Amino acid sequence: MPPARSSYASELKALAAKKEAAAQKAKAKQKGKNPRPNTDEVDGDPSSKKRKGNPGPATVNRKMPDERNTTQHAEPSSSAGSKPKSPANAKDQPRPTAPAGPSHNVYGSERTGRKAQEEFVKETLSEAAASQERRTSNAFPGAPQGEQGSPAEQAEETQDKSGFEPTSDDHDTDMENESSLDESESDEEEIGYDSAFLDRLKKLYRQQPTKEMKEAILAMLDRLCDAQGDKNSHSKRFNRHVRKSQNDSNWTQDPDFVITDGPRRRDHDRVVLSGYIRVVVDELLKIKNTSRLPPGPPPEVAAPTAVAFYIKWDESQTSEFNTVAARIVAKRVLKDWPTLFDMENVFEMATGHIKYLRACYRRQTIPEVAAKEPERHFSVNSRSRKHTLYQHRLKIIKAIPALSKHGKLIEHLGIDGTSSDEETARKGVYSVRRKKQLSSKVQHLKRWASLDQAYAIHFKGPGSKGNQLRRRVDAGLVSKRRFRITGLPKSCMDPTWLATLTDVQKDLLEFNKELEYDFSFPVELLEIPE
DNA sequence: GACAGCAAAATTTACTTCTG
DNA sequence: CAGAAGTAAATTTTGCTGTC
Repeated sequence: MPPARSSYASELKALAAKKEAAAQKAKAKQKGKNPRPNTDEVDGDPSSKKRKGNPGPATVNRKMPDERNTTQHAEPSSSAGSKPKSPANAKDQPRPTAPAGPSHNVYGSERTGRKAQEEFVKETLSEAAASQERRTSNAFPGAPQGEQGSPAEQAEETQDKSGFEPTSDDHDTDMENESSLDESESDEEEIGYDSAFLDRLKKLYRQQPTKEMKEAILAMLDRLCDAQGDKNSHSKRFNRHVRKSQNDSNWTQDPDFVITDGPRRRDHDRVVLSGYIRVVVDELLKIKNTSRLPPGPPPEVAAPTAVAFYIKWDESQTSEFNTVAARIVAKRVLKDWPTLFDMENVFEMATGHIKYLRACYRRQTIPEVAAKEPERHFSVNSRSRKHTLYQHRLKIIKAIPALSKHGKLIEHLGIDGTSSDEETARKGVYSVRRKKQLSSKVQHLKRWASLDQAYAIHFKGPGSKGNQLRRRVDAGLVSKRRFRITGLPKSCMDPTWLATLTDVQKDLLEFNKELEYDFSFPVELLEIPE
């Protein structure tokens, strides 16, 4: 499917039906232009790339608000009208091969069928869950049967040749009506909890199909309501993500722990708002994309105005000049959308965006700043590897009930407790930077004999698609980063390191003294299936 | 201002499925 | 059956926002 065009514009259109112009503009802007250097000139040939006519140079795209989360799963909306449902087979096929008792698939060992079985069980349960929920009229999957689909579609049909326009517009308008918006939103919210709960349900299902299962579903709904309520109540601090639970140095090792951590979506309204701020700034500055920012104001300009709009790149975003600029932007946003936002937020966010643009400008024009880029890339890459590693661990724990008891610890350790790595001389091999503060048992649990291993076996075994896992080796590297995770069980800490701490230092780390951590790990999980 | 985090696009890889 | 085409996952890259 088409990488979405600037749909924040269309989102806004949806929110109030004026402002054609801006939407148009945003659309127009999306077309074509400057591809990334390497992609294109190097090899004329790689037309071979299957990525269907990807319109898009990444550089231009601005991210858009809603959108399906993570990656693919194109199926729901796009397929709606136009093409013969391709998705069908992907989902349906596996069925025949897979009798699939709930547990079977996970331990599954099965070559190709494994994933499919897992899918199947998940779906089955989710269907069960759905049927108990009120969402009878679920517009999403079945979509087509609704009324409006066709007329709009036909109307659009005419410009079909332009490729993706119709479908995604369709999609947008779809979003327009309240109910479907809600729907999709809760869908998104659900994802994280969803799979955790479904996995939990899978387990309960085996033990006691009816009663507890129902309770779990209620809990899930509660949770969603809470999330919803929260969101409405504090309109200001929308989206703070507290990764570490503050005052729980007294946790216990729950054998049925349910993982809830994971990326949190940003507040939808804010995302839309910031999208519009970008539109306005780009328009005022008359720029096409941020990789070619215009110079600052000529000396005689005392302050920016809406017609002669500038940002002083060499001044902080809070300088007088740039404050005026932010104010102009904010006023414009409020003029266009008087009812949706308030000055305080908009101004703050406009300032934030100016701050960001300043950073871009400096990178583009100041050699010393540009020179730091490789270092920055190095660290963001490393960081993102940490994230995927952490995700892997959460995923395997979610997938296998017997590992639930380690969920809390892993979640508690969080991203910061995930050791980073560094590419070695050999390409594709990374050496781990161990955290000296953690007991070797923890390292062991996480890596060599356990979670990562289980992940490799159960998700990346023979027949698995996708890139293979990178190889991580222990070359004796030790992390130098400050250790700031509090509330860990003493039994998880490295004794020799502990011995070096003063009492006050120990106080600061608020160890969980009670818990004698049980590191046991079901060895069956490490047997290579088959 | 530095750095963490989220999100999407692009790239790479290894598989499956379709097609000639 | 080979090879093209499609698909999924891991990773990198880019663009932005948020927090300390």
